[in-house]
Amino acid sequence: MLSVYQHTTRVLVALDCIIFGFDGEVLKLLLIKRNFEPERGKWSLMGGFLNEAEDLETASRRILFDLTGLNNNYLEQLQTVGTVNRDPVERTISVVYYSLVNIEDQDTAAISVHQASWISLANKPALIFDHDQMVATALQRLRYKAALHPIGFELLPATFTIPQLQKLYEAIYNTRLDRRNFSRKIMATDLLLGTGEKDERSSTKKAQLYTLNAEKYQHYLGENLTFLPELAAIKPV
Amino acid sequence: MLSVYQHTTRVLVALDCIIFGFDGEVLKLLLIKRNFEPERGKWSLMGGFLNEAEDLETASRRILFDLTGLNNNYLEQLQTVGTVNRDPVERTISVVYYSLVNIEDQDTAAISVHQASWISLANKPALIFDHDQMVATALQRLRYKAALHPIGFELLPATFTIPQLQKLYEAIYNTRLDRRNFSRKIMATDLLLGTGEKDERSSTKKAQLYTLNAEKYQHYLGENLTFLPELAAIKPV
DNA sequence: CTAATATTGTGTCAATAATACATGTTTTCG
DNA sequence: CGAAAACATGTATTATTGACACAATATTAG
Repeated sequence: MLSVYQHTTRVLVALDCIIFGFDGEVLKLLLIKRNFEPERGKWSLMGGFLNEAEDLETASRRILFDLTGLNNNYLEQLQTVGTVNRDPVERTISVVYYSLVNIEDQDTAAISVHQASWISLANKPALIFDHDQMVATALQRLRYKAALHPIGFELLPATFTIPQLQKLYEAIYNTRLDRRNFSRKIMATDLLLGTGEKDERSSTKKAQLYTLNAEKYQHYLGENLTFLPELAAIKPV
Repeated sequence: MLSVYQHTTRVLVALDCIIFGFDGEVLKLLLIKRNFEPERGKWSLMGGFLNEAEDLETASRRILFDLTGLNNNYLEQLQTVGTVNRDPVERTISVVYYSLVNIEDQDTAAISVHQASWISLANKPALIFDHDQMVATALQRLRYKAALHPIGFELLPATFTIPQLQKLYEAIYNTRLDRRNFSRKIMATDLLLGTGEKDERSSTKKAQLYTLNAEKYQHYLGENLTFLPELAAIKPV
């Protein structure tokens, strides 16, 4: 007998996806111009509805793939919003994810179908519904996590230079960093593996290309630093 | 015309609440013994369904109040789970919150109505559905946040001693800390205000009682430490 | 082809913070 | 009133951070 939950309300579940990219200079968002109602013609996050027999993350990846043609990027659940009148049409709960993509890997055909564009955070237009708040929360989370875990690399190509990496951090935190100290810290993490190659695109002295040390990367995804640094290294039993 | 979203699936939305407490020695969870189907008689997190015109956090606070009689505690959205078959009765998405309460403030009447008990994490029985996974995630989040922000205080009474605070951290991280270094670090944060009183309950030399410096507390809720410590102090523009 | 320019790579030193460790103080209890 | 238990605080060593300077490599203009 499956009647136990009979008397309760059922609601629509949407998924919205905040897609971050980095063009070498600034952080960008992949936004779409809606070609459907409500709010047709306005800027919005890429989103969609949950299907009947679909898990949340699966749905989110489907939506992301649909727009970018990408399948294996970093994707993290950000928050779930459910304010009563957030969607004017019908009560809708939205599970929001954010993803980090290498901007060079995108599928330009898919992107143009959706009238999507990469827009720098500085020039972000107003978005529909509560999407502006979602973006603000996502940026906050990105800054939070990128300071503690090496997820920034997800925004770079498979091989990259230290100056590129530094520019990425400077873009994420909207700040300037000291080249020498930055380099020292990054090297101390043992996260980078030299390739022996150099970046031929750069103009003057060519910078060394590195790849990620996959093992160390995994390690740092599970580590945190601290308010009480003594606790940083502790592996809870 | 509100027919735009007509063809999509609507699902049940549940809220589950992980309630942490601290008895002076160990971390505890407030769990209920279900007196309704399905899984009657089994241990479970406190939960409920979202009402028609109710925000997510409002619903979560309603459920928490219903069990504990508490209204103003720390409450944070943890994650949303929606695996297709996680609830055997009907597809249900659950928005999970965790809360930190002062175990001394509880409403014992409300707790006994729900056949709830405070159970130490070490003795936690198996819970229904995916509640074990939720608890594991909540503990991970608590450890993560408590290392970076002073949320641990939410588990203590309004006045407390440094040894009590240390025991709390030792319980959260399942470790031992050096008394002298711990004290120094806590004092350096400027988070504690001496009351001049002493803890009369303690047996030998009585420890000083402190309260939280509310201003500093707010400050540290918005701060983070880092993988790249240079970034810690940066106020993004 | 050589000098100026731009950018990368690495080194040093002082200040700060973390860790390990020891001694004195207050209260209770026998 | 002396021993035991828990609190409070100080210091020395080591590691990390932050500020700063110079050498090396490639490009380009004259």
